[in-house]
Amino acid sequence: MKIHPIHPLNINPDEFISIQEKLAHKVDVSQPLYLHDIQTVAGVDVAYSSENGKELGFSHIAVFDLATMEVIERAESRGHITVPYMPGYLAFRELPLIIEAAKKLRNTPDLFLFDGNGILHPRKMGIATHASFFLGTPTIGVAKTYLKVGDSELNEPAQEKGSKTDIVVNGETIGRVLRTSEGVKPVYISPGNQIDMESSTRITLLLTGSESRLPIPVRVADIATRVMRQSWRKEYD
DNA sequence: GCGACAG
DNA sequence: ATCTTGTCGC
Repeated sequence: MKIHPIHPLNINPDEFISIQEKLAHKVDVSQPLYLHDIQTVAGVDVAYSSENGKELGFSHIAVFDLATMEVIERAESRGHITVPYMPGYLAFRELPLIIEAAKKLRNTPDLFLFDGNGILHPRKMGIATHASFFLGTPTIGVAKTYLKVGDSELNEPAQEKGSKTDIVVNGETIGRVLRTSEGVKPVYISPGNQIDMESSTRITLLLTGSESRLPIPVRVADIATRVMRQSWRKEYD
């Protein structure tokens, strides 16, 4: 697929905040995304391995045909991770590998789901949001744990599948605590870009099966990423 | 200085 | 995220 190089992928930490602030005002989470406009959905994830003080990253993108929910394409990339993990700046750490993998895709997915946040972020620039500018497609962020934004208070949704509570900051709903399966820990979702909160919620639920609290595309990418690491260690030792 | 803290 | 065995529960 075609990538939009809006800025270099290797940036000095000094510029992290200014880049996020610059892109933040271009974010659009006001438009609905309808199912009949979606043919393919991609799940993205990254796994790590520490080797002699260095960190190696493995990224995987799994593309699904929404109608059949079969994987129609996969793309991967592996490389050294240079940026340390800093809450609020995950994109600068993982995007280099993710974009490298995305470039290899023959298909251009209609939607990407990320392991991490969308606009549920101090500057509304979580990894899902940031990635959409490079991908040029709608994105959704699905996080397994909560990143506190502002003075938002968290309310636990009911136990039934589909139950949800809004995460409101300054009168604006920037995310939702969503129970994707009965009785399991909820996930924290938020639109990344080019899609609204309602569509993000509906699509996340549609893509979540009973085998995991995470939407299938993200879960499949997560598993694939561990397989990559496993086979790498096997031929390296 | 003291907590908070996506992956 | 990653390091890790058994074990409580449906």
